[in-house]
Amino acid sequence: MPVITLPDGSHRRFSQPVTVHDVAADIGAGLAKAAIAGRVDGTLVDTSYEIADDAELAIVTERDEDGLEIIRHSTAHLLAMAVKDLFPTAQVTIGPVVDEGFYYDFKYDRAFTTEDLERIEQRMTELAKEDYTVTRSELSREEAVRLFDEMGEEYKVRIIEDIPGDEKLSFYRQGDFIDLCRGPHVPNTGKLKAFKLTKVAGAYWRGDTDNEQLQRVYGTAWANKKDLKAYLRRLEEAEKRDHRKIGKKMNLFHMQEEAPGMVFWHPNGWSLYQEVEQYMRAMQRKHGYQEIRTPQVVSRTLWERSGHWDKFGDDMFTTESEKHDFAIKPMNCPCHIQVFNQGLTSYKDLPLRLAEFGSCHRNEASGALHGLMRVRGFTQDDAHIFCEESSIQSEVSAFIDMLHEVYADFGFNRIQYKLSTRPEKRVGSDEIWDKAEAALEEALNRQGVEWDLLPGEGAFYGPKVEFSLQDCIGRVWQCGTIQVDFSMPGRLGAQYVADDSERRTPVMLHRAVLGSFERFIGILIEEYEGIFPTWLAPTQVAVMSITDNQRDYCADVAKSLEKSGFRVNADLRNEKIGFKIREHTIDRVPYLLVVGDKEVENGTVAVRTRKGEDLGTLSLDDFRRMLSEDVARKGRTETEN
RNA sequence: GCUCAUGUAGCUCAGUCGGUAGAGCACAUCCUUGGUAAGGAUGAGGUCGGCGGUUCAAAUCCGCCCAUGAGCUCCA
Repeated sequence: MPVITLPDGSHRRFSQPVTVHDVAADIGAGLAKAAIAGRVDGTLVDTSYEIADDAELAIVTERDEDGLEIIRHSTAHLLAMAVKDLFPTAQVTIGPVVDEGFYYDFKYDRAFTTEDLERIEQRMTELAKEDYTVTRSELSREEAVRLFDEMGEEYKVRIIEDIPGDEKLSFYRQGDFIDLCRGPHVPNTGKLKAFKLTKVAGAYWRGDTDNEQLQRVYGTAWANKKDLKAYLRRLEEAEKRDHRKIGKKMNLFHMQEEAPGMVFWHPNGWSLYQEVEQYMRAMQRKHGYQEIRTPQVVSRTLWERSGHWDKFGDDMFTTESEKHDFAIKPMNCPCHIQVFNQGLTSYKDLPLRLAEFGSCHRNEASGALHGLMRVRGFTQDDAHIFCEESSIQSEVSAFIDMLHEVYADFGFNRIQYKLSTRPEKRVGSDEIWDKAEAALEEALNRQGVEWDLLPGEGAFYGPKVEFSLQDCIGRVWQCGTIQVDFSMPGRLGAQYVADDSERRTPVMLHRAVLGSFERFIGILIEEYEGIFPTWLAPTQVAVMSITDNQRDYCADVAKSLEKSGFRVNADLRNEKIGFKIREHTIDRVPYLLVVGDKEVENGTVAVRTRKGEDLGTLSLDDFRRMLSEDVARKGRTETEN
């Protein structure tokens, strides 16, 4: 006689065990039809799940987050069913749900082509329309192994063999297709209405490069066609913002095969880069950092002492001179310690904050390279803070303050915080880890921000906080980080004289706000879609003559603005004004000044924005004032244009 | 690094069955001096990513290499 408690607190009494579907039907026919699964006492189950005792039950529909996951999972099964149907010799392996979709890995003797993908998707649509009932069953291990052995599904057998203990194994059948799965699944394939296969790619069995390669088919699935369309639109939006495309169009930078993973910055891109660098330079000075510069090519012996040669060796570019091995630095910290080690440092000099726009090179795997986002040669806004243990918390707090200021200036207000704590393999006593983790935690809490804890994710040398920002289309980019290091200062002999005149090893904090300039600029390009706020725009003002009559006046206006520190382009070409406006609009120049005889006569400029707004005719000084204000605003507010 | 795909003019791309390449934009010259997103004419520009092979003949077919893209792996 189960009593079912629904999420609204109401009770329903039944005289015999009931399924989730029964309860849904008891509530209403519409709900019964919409039911995808149930949540019984917090556990997701199929609609066919039988409830014998009193329980809390929520009916899961496509409107639930969980419902959507189940739809995706079931769509992965539908994909496997279609593949087995079209390619009977393919073997199924695993098919999990991922962000916004799912994939299924198959073993097949050749790669799937895009044409195959279309056929598979077509078949999936047909199979979904057949509206097969999805039924759950349980088998013992032996039965299950025998079943898949007979079917020739070696991978499934291996999966079963790896499932620990003798828990019952559950299976889902739809038509002729049967798959090992924990579930739950939709009650029938007709529930799968909005899906699309997106790509094929190689993947390894169990994600291990030493294992055989499988064919991974990616797809996306949604509750309805409208959501699917919205998702595909979002993909298009992201593609439109692709920094590689915009970088080429706006002539910001290029890369070429003679220097894979390295950037050739063009004047426009370098202007943007410099604006960011000079901004960071001023910001760091304001926050008590001292800027330094250290060598790029450093002897192997230092990398051996720092431990990089062992741990990072494959990723370093090396070179040799007079029988001596050198490496191009992959990070700046060992060099910064060399600076620290010069002379004798007193506790009174701590915290010592050494900053460098450090040019680093790492020999990343060729397949990992991606535009500006993943390069082999890059520059970090790096700094190392040498301090006593007792300053960790205040230094981290001060760092987060600076980071907030910087991100706000770039227009990023949604930030995610992650604290990674001690991993199994680590250096330093538990006592010191306790203190450092507590200091980081306290610093985060004092900021009043919400943060996630990642236990065991810290580096071997210390805990860390990572800062990710969310861009305007919801993507998350990890940029900032602050890491406590108990190891390297000791390894490289850093010492200071404490107040009791004993020599001690300082704690070192590695920290970066932007991460790398290359990547951060890539993020900026995508965030703004190339429509940079005025302070960053490579060209801030275009002064355009209507006829040759205004040449001198235009040149004077441009010169005057340049003198005030703005980036100006005087366009005196023999072209129609409409043509010039079109070009500079496409080039995303924030302000377009049109100058004809009228303006020359009155000493004014006609101001138009790249958004097509007409700001009317202003005196040059009024315009200059407006421009200054816009630049000073940085990315903090939506600019007018 | 692995799998698959891609690589043709500065850019975006077309090029059928193997018969030594084409468009639009950009560029150059000339005409046009035009008031808020493309004025007109003419012209120049490519040993088709590289090397090798098959063939009378290769952008096209085959092999190797390089780079790029997607995914995998990696990201101390």
